[in-house]
Amino acid sequence: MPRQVDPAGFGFLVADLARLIRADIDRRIEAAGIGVTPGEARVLVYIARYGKARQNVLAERIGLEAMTLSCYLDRLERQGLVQRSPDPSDRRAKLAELTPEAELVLDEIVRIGHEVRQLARGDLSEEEWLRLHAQLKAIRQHFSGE
Amino acid sequence: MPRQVDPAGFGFLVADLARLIRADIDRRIEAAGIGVTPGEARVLVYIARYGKARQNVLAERIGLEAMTLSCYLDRLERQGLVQRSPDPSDRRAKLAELTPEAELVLDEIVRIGHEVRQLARGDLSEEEWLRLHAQLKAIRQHFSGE
DNA sequence: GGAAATAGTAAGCATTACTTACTATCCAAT
DNA sequence: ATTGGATAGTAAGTAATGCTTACTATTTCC
Repeated sequence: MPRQVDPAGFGFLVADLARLIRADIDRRIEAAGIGVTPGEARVLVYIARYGKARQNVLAERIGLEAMTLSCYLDRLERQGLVQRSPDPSDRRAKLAELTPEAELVLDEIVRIGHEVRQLARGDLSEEEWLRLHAQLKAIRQHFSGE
Repeated sequence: MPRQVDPAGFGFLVADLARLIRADIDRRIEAAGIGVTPGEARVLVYIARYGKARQNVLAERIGLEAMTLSCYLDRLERQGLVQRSPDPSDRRAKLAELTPEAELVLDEIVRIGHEVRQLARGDLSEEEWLRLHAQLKAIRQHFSGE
């Protein structure tokens, strides 16, 4: 008894896309032989982009809870890709930064990012691609702005 | 030491979006008092859309592994929303279908889907919205078609 | 000086989804 | 007719992502 339901609803579509892209990234990371998950890669990218910072600031920027980030940093620190140091201006706080070893991994991540972007973009024109990007960012705002 | 890295890469953007939308859907489901997760809702929607079907067919349609679907169906069956019955034409196979109780839940899911769509869409025109949808579907193809 | 806020973490859990290995059954070729 | 390979479903285990709640150590503000 089919029914008036659309399984291609926007939420499902985005969720599907995210799952497929993550699987694809996973495969590429596997192939590249760098031992980080997509989530860890994201943290590395943010640190690389903004530089040494306090964990709470970093968590805010990435959009994660402090605790969630703490776990990621634990793993990245164990892998020798991130270093935590006490913040001299606040003994509660810690600063997170990349280690020199992270550079190689980051190079791979950037490369993979480009590949994925290329695959996603397909034959969209630069203009279409930028508009799509802007629209998705706007939508993200709708859901994160509360 | 900032670096030439874009933390708004397409993959991250989509992943973020998926996470935020799922959290939003979670909140709405919570508020609606129906006890299903977004993943379970997805399964219900697919069954509603295509009707009674074998599990392997259903898994294929949703894009899940047979085992993953099996777990979902276990939970949905326990909640009394789905019913499994032997396929008369193949004793290995089982057919999954919705129970009458699922109708109420499905109504809520459809309503939530509309709300989410509205929130996502914002002030995009019908034309822009349809184009965005089509572009995302095309991109999904790029990643699922392999 | 003391109350309230803040930074980080320990612990535990939920969701989503996978792989590998197994059983039961079906089908096709000998 | 039988047997060997494919197929349908599931048991069991694992992994990634991310959350909440509760705690400790500080800092800051009154």
